[in-house]
Amino acid sequence: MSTHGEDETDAGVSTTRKTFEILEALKAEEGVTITELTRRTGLSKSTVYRHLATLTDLGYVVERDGGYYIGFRLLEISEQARTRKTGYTAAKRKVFELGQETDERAVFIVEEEGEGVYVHRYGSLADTMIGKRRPLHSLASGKVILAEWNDDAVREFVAENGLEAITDNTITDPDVLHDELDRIRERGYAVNNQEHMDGLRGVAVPVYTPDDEFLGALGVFGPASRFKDDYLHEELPSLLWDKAGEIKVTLAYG
Amino acid sequence: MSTHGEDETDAGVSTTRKTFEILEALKAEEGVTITELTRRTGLSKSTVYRHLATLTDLGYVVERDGGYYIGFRLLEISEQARTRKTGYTAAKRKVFELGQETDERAVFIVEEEGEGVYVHRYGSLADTMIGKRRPLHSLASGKVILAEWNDDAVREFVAENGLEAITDNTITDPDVLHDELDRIRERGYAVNNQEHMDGLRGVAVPVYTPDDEFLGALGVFGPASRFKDDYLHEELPSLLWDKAGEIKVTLAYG
DNA sequence: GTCTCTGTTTCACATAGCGGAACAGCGGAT
DNA sequence: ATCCGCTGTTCCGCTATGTGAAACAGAGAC
Repeated sequence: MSTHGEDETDAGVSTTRKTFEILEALKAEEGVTITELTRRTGLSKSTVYRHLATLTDLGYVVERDGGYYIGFRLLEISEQARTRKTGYTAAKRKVFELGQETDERAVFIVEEEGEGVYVHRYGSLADTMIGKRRPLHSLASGKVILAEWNDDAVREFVAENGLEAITDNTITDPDVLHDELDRIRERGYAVNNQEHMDGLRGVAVPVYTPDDEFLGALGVFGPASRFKDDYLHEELPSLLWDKAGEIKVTLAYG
Repeated sequence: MSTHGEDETDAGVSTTRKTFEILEALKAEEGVTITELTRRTGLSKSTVYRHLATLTDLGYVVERDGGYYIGFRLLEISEQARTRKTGYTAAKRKVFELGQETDERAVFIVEEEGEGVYVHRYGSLADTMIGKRRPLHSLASGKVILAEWNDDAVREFVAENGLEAITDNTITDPDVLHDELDRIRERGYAVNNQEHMDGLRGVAVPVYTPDDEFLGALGVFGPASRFKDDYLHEELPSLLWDKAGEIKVTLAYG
């Protein structure tokens, strides 16, 4: 708790908090019963009942044969975030092409609230579920994002979030991170050498709009055994640059 | 109100309703200010303020330079619905392949609460935004879904929702619909001849799991000028059957 | 400098959400 | 058949909680 350094009280609407507590519990396990939800949330049975009645009435939750499920109506809302910028939509297609052409896993990542969010992906690693959030310093795409920031912003990021060691290879020293970001700015691509998961390597490049606004990072990753140096530092970066360039072109001319 | 034939009172949690009223208003237009949201929702300024404070605290809404936006954290929840069945994920890839190979717009549609929901799509028609809902009887994919139901279920559907005329070609006669569904069951594919939008034709086929559970409908659509009879009734159905079959195979063997 | 927009906070009030407990409905076990 | 244990549903009294109006603050615009 106190590690966050936040002085935010839990102000606001506590009823709304309960609603989302229930939704998050449903996200964790669907098709579950009311009494099961009371167990997981610690709320009283009548409260859960009343909230679920509201949510199903609004269509955000669906009941089917005694179990409750997240409804597709939430998808409609969240899709707004995903299509906020046309560049995000353009990136979607490029992620797919990348996945198909390389036969590796591909992602498009965007920053929100100091974390990396998977916005598009190709390949079925449960870990890269869309909407999932990861610490920026442990991902190739995340380092690309950090490399876009100035020193002060990076310093602030480190101060707020720290540099947690996800694996033995994760960068935990601010100075090392600083040098790494410099290298990324110079090269134009970032590499991840098992800093997020053992045995996993990746590459990522920044994506810009035609007027050079930064959009997010386009990345490819896979097993270290296959991601040898020439593949990682030659072939993939140039392919990624091509795709990032195509996004820019798409945005410029329909 | 009374047209729904529902006797549902607005029971439940009205505070939660307010929260989602605000979220829906944000979906409609992002980057908007608090006072603007009070205008749109009709709620008091302090209420909107308090709700937004809660939502930003929880991360479902994000504030950036004076404007409020839907946060990606909602995406994480709603993605649960989208990946509920592995078949949905398999369909995602096939939709993309369909779009690339035909150079037409492609969709994967699922039924929820008597409506067709776009779960995956290829192509950038604003009308087919993911999560958007359409009446089943006006879509090729929707008719594929209706064709899976028995006569009683279809009758009930008609009684509850009616058969609204979206265009001049929309099927509005229950008997005509009945015959149409029979034809679809027989042929194994459905055709949409400008029943949802003038100038737009489409084809769709059902998708099943290896143990013949119905998952949803895979469809392709485009301008009537290009969707001539042989293309619509020969080429596309066989391509769609192939893709639907590949989904089944994917589910059966990794 | 004032004026006019914002966002933020305060406050008194009634309402709306709360949890406990009672009721109903179902299925399995005996 | 009967009981028992488990659900979901409803009722109810209480108080916490969300509410709107109004006051306050802060930032531009002019």
